[in-house]
Amino acid sequence: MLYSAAVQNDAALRIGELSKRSGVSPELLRAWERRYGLLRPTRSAGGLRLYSLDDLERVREMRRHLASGLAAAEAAALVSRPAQVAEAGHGMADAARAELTDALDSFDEPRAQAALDELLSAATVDTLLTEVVLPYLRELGDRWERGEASVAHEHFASSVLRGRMLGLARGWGRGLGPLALLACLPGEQHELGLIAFGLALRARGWRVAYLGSDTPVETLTVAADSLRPAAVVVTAVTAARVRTVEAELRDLAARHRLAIGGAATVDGARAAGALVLTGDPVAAADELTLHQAAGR
Amino acid sequence: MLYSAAVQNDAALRIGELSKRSGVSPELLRAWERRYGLLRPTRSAGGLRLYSLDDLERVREMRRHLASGLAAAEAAALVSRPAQVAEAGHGMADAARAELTDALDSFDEPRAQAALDELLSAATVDTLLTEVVLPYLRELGDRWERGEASVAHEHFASSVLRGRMLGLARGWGRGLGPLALLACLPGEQHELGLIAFGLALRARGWRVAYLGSDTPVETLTVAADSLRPAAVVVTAVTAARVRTVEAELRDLAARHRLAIGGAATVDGARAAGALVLTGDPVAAADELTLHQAAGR
Amino acid sequence: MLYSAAVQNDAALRIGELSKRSGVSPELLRAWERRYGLLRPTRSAGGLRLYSLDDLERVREMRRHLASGLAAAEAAALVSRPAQVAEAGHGMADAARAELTDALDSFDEPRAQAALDELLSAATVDTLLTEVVLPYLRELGDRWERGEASVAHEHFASSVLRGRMLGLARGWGRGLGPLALLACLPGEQHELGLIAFGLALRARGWRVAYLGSDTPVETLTVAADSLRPAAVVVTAVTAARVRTVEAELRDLAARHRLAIGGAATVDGARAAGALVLTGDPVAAADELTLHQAAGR
DNA sequence: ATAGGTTTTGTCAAGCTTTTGTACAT
DNA sequence: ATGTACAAAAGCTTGACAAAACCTAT
Repeated sequence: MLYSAAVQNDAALRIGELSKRSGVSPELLRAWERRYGLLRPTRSAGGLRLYSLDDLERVREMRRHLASGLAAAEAAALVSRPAQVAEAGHGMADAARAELTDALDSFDEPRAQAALDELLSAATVDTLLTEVVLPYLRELGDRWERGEASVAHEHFASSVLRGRMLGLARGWGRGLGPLALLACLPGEQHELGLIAFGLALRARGWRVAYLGSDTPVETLTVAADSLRPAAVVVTAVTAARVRTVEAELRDLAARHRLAIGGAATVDGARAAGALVLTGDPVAAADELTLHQAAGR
Repeated sequence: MLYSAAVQNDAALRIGELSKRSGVSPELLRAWERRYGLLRPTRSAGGLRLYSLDDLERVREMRRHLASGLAAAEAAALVSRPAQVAEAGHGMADAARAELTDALDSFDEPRAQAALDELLSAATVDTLLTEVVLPYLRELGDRWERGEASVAHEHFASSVLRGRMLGLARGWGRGLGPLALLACLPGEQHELGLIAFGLALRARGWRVAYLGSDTPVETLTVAADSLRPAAVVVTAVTAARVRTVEAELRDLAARHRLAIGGAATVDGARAAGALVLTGDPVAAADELTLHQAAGR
Repeated sequence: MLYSAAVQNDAALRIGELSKRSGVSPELLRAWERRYGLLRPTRSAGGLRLYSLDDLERVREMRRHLASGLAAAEAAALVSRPAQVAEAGHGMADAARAELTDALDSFDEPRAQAALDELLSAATVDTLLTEVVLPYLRELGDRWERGEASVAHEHFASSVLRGRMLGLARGWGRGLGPLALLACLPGEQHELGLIAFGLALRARGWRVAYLGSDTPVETLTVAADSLRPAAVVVTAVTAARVRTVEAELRDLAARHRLAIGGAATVDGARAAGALVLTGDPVAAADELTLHQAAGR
C-alpha cells in the first residue's frame, strides 16, 4: 500500500510509456518539448527522459486543446499558462499607450477616444497624464525629430488630445480652492502642456481660469487684475519668448504671484521675478500646490 | 437641424433594404424624396443613401395615407417631418445668449458651462450653434472693435467655447458618412468657426478628421492622401492667407475635392480651384452637403 | 476594451479555426478586417493572426446583422458600437437616461459604461448626476414600488453605478479645499446618494473623506477628531435612524460642524444640533458650499 | 422605365512565409 | 537521444475581378 502510493505520485514514465498512455508519438513529444517547452522531464543517469503523471496530464490537456481546434503553439501556450491573473497595474499603461499611439497614427479618432475611455474608467486624471498622455507626447516629439512621424500626425494627435483634455477640464473654474490663471506667452502655440498642468492643478483642488495660447502679457494683466488669482502661470518653450516680454512680466510679477513653466531658462524667469516650475506638468502642479500651501 | 440626428444611432439601411421592409420600390422612394422631400437620408462615403428606422416608419405612414385615398403630395405633407421637431421656445435662445455673455464677461466658467448644459438639454447642436454660439462670437467681435471687450475676454471666451465644442466633437470620426478633412491655413489661429463647421457637418452625417489651426498645406496634403476624404475644407479669415499658398492649394485641389470657408475672397479661392463656402458655418455645412449629394 | 488585454485571457484562435467556428471564410474575415476594421487580431511572432473569443462574438454579431438585411459596411459599423448617446438630437439627457435604463435593465454592463462614457465627455459631473443618474435612481425606485423592476435589477444597477461613481471619486481626498467627512448612519445601506453628494462637493472644490455605509457614530467621531474636517455630513433615509443616535450626534455636533442629508426629518436633525441639507445631493452640495463660503 | 456609370463586396489567384508532424542520419 | 531536414497545410499580402446593388439623368 505504502509502496504503490509512492509509485503513483512519483511515477517516472519513460517516453515510450508516456507515448502509449497519451497516444502521442515520442518524436512529437520531443518536438513539443523543444518548440514550446511543454514538458520538462527529469533525466535518468543515462540521459533518458523521465516524466511524471503531471506531465501526462499536461499532454492530455494539450490534446484536448488540439482537438478543439487550436493550433499547436496556442494550445501549448494555454497549457503552460501558470496563473497569469491581473497584471492590470503596470502593463495597462503601456498597453494603453501602445493602443493610443496606434490609433492616432492611423488617424483613427474613435479608437483613440475608446482607449482614453478605457483608461479613464480605471485611473485618475493624474495617472492618465503621467503614464499615458505626457509620455505619448514626448514620444511623438522624438519620432518627429527622427522623421518618423509627419506634421499631419502631430496636428491630428494634438487636436484629439486637446479636445479630450478640455473635456476633462469642464468646470475647472468652479469651487472653493485658490484660483490659478493660465496662459501661453505671445507666440506660443503649444498649449497641451499647459492644459495638462491645469488638469493636474484641478485635481489638487485649485480653480482654473484659462486664457489659451498666444496671449499678450497686457491681456494677461487685465485678466489678473480683474480675477485676483492666487497664482498666474505662463508657459514658454523657448527662453527667447520670455526675454521679449521680460519687462512686462516683471510688472505683472510685482502685482501678482507669477510662475513660469515650460522649457524657459531659469535665468530669464528669475529675472522676471517669477517662480520657476521645473519638470513635467504634473510635477509642476505639485510644486505650485506646495508653494501655495506653505506660502499663505 | 433639418432632420433627426438619430440616423447615426440607428441601423443604417440601404435603399434596397428599405424597399423590402416598406414594400415601396427604390425608384419610388427616390421619387418621393425628390418630389416631396419625404426622406433625407444621409449618404455613405460613396454616395449611397443610408436610411434610419425612423425613415422606415415615415414611409409606412406615407403608405397608410395613400391607402386611405389621399394623393401623394397631400400624403407626404401629412407625414410627420423630422424638421418639425419642436425646439424649445424662441425666447430661450436670447435668454441663453444673454446668460452666456454675462458669464463669460465676468470670467465665470462654471456659469457659462451651466448655461451651455441647460441649452444642450433642450436644443440640438445646430440650434446651439446658430442661435447662441455663433451670434455670441459675432457680438464679441463687434464689441471688441468698439473697444468694449478686452482681448482677455476674447481669449477666455474662446477657450471655454472651444473646449466645450471639442467635447461635443468627440467621436465625430466614427460612422458611415463621407469623410471631411478640416484644417486652418497657415497662420490662421481662429479655429472656432471651423470646429462649429465640423459639428454642423457631423449633424448631417459626415465623419470628420480635424487637424486644427495653423496647418501647413503640405501637412494637409499628406493627411488627405492617406485618408482620401470626400472633401478637404480649409478656412482663412483673410484673403492674403489664401494667396500665399495658392499654388500649393491648386495642387491639392487637383487631387482632392477642396473647399474654402471663412472670409476669404471668392477670387482667391476660385483661383485655387476650390469650392467657395459662403455664410456662417452651419450654412456652409448645408452647402457642402448639398454639393456632396449632387456632385458625383 | 483594449484588445491586447483580452487576448491574454482568451484562447487564441487562428484564422482557420475562427472561420470554422463562425462560418465565415478566411478571405472574407481578412477583407472585413481590411475594409471595416471589424477585428483587430494580435499577431504571432511569425505574423499569423490570433483571435480571441470576443472576436468570435463580434463576427457572429456581424453575421446576425447581415442576416437581418444590413449591408456589410453598415453591419460592421454597428458591431459592438453601442448607441451614440451624445448625438441624439433633442434632450440629450433624456436620450442618455433612456440608453442607460435600457442597458441596465438588460444587465448589459458594458453598454451602460459606454453610455456613461459618452455622457461624461459632453457634460459635467454635475449634469450627469442631476440629469441622468439621480433621475434614473428615482425612476428605478418608482418602478420597483410598482413591481416593474426586480431586486436583481436594483442590485445590478446599484453596483454598476456605485463602481462608476467611485471611479470618478478617485483622488477626491487630495488638494487644497476644505475637507468634508462623509458617512451613512448605522443601519443605513444606501450609499449612492452619499457618493453623488461627495462628487458634487468635489466638483465644488472640496476634499472628501468617505467612510461608507453603516458607520457607527463613535467611528465617525474618532475620524473627525483626527481629520478635523470643515464639515461632517451624514445621511439617513429614515428619521428613526437619526433618533437612535441623537445623543451621540449632539456630542459630535458640539465638536464639529455637522450636517445631515437624506430624508431624515428636520426635527430630529435640528435636535441633534446639525445643519439640515434638503433636496437632492447636488442641491445639498451647493447648500453646504454656500454655508462654508459664508461661515468662515 | 431605361441607359450608362459607380460603389460595394464576396471571391480568387499568385508568390512567399510560417507552422508542424514526421522522417532520417548520427 | 539529438539535431536537421522536409513537405504538407495553413497563413500572409497584394491585386484584381465580377455580380449585385445603387447612382444620376433622360
